[in-house]
Amino acid sequence: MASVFPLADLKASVKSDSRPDSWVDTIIKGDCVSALEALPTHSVDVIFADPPYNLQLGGTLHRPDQSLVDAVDDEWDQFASFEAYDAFTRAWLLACRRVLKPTGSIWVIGSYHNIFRVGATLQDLNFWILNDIIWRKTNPMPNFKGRRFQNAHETMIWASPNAKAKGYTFNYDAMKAANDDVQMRSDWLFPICNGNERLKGEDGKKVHPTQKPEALLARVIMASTKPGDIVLDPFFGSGTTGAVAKRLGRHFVGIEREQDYIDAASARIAAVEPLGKAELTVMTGKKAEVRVAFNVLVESGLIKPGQVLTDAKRRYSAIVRADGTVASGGEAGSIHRLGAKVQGLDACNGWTFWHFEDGQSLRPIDDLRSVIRSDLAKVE
Amino acid sequence: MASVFPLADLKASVKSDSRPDSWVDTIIKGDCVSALEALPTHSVDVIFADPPYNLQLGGTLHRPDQSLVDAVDDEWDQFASFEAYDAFTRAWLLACRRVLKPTGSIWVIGSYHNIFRVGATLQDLNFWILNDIIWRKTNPMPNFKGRRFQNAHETMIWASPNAKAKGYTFNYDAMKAANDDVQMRSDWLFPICNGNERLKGEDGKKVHPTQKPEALLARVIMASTKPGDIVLDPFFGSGTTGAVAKRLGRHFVGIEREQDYIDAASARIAAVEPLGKAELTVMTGKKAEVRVAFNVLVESGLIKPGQVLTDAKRRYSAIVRADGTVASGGEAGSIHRLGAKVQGLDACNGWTFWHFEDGQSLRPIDDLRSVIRSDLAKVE
DNA sequence: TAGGGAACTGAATCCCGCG
DNA sequence: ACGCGGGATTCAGTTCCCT
Repeated sequence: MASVFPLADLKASVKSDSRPDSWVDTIIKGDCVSALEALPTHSVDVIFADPPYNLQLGGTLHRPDQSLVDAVDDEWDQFASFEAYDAFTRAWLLACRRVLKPTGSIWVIGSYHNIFRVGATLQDLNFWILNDIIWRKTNPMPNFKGRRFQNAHETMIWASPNAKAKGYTFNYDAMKAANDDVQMRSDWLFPICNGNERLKGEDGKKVHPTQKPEALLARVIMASTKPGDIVLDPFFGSGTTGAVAKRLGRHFVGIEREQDYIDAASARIAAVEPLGKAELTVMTGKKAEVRVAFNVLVESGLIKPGQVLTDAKRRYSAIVRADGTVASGGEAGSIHRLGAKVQGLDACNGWTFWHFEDGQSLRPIDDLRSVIRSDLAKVE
Repeated sequence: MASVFPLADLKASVKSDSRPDSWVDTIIKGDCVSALEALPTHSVDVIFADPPYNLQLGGTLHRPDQSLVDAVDDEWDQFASFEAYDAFTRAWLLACRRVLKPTGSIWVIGSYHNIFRVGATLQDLNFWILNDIIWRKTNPMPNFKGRRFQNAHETMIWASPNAKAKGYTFNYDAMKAANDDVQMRSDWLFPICNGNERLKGEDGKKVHPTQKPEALLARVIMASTKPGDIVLDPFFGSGTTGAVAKRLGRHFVGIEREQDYIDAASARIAAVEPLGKAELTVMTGKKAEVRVAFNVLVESGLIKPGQVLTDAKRRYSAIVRADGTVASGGEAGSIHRLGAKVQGLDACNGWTFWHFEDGQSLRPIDDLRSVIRSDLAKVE
């Protein structure tokens, strides 16, 4: 399992047909497009691709504590222009489609830096988009300079090889069963890959800068493959696709240029123990913590801008503003900060401190949060 | 408010300059690109666009089952359709950028059918993507055939007009305060527009097929505009952008071709009551506060020349000089430069780094800046 | 050993006014 | 337009060190 296959040997093997499927459960060392071109036509069931994102980072970035953010500045993520990136994308997508069975499907993951170009290229090449899937990160890196929204998700595109392809695998019932018996949605919640799962070298540093979480791959593979299927990853990296495929009783093929990544992935996959048949029932992702911010109440109309809130004994009052903050006297801030400030305290739970008029009685705004939460219980 | 402006009249008005800004708070009746071309250059602060996504692709998007069409023709047909859609997208985006102030920003909403093409075109035209924002729907339509994941989100792209544009508005502190004092993320949760909010004709049928929820527009406008700003919507439809802009104390401009939509939007907007100034005050952070230089503290006697400052752990110390600089060892400079230098860092916020003795405890000199600021507030 | 606190980290397109 | 310099800016963890 997970032997390395030099590209030259692969070519000879496939050509001579002496060792059919000798490339299955191996990592092919070589350039992505060249390796794909050496594989047989219509030979894999699903492709998962995590191509370079073309991040186009400027200078360095420091956290507020002045520590340096370890950016993805690897050589393999450098492209001269969008045109160059598009040409690269076209080439590997076309090579992928030849290798993909007509009944197969392809997943590509990216961020706003590249995913729009990937999606448009998929459409230009007559791939048929089935879904775009949002990976919501439970613990994304913050925006340190406060100039944008926290970039808290990545996007996956799931597509069949052409507009008429109908035979792709989608384990609808398994997905539904895993999701408390309601349809699996297009937004998925998972933590980023860290802790024990994150591969580290002897120096203690991460082996690969963009290792994906196994839970994400597990859902992809459980949703769109059958046991025994072959999953190809043309940008194998640290081998998450291979490790999860093996664990879930699927075959894999990896393509990777860099020996360091191949070594790490081989060892990783060798250590994987496949699950038994009984255990191959679908596993669920992490359930969301139901977090409701105060401005959701304002945006949803349960609380109106201009409305007056008071504490339970009407000693303090505040006016609600349209941006979801509250103001009292000259002071303003979140419900928590202002609650603390008017009382002269360091901290305050605004949800239980502030009340609203409901007929003749006062009720804590936390009651309204409960209303929202029960609406959201189905979603999160 | 919300009067209708025929395109011919608009052209005459803008040209003659007889009624400056006569187009503000109106709905311009006409084709999107023609109307945009009639508006003055650099005249609006933010654009929110909800373009059609099936305009040129209706056949292929709505009839995926047609399997009798010749494959080659089918491929060509789709390529041609995407090209037409791309040309349309280029045209209105270019027209939008001319109208947009260099300090403005643009939002475009779409689904996987069109958003990849919109995103790639934005990048091709040198717009600079700030975030992609996911609108997660609490109540999306189910997938009826069980062949895909439930399509439970739409995607918005937020971009500045070019890569170097820096002056766009982002009310970071308001968003954070409204979100229980943590950064607002790129995934937003809102219900789809229905119930009372959904505009319905006399026949009880919905006026517009894709009416967006006001809560979504409210967050867009609160995040990226200031009170009094002009928000342009080139695909005005049922006028959600106009209604929310008016309610939030912003101006709007709508462009719409169909009289039925214009009528519905006009009536809708006329019924909107704008919020008062207090409710519209936006939470701001330190960046918006009056600048106080360190030597003001020295001049006012709160800090005395010769006084010793240290960091919080008394690892470094510096002596205050009469000119408002500080010195340590052979080095001297501003509180920031010296703070950076003694720590061997590139940058340092001297206000929070340096502390002074206050009885037995150490307090940051930023506390003294607050004293100055509150004194100044009384004078203003 | 258990617990508390400091340090470290993650696919990042991350400042702005003034001269 | 460009350079300078003041000074603003982080969330959810995991790991390591010290008591």
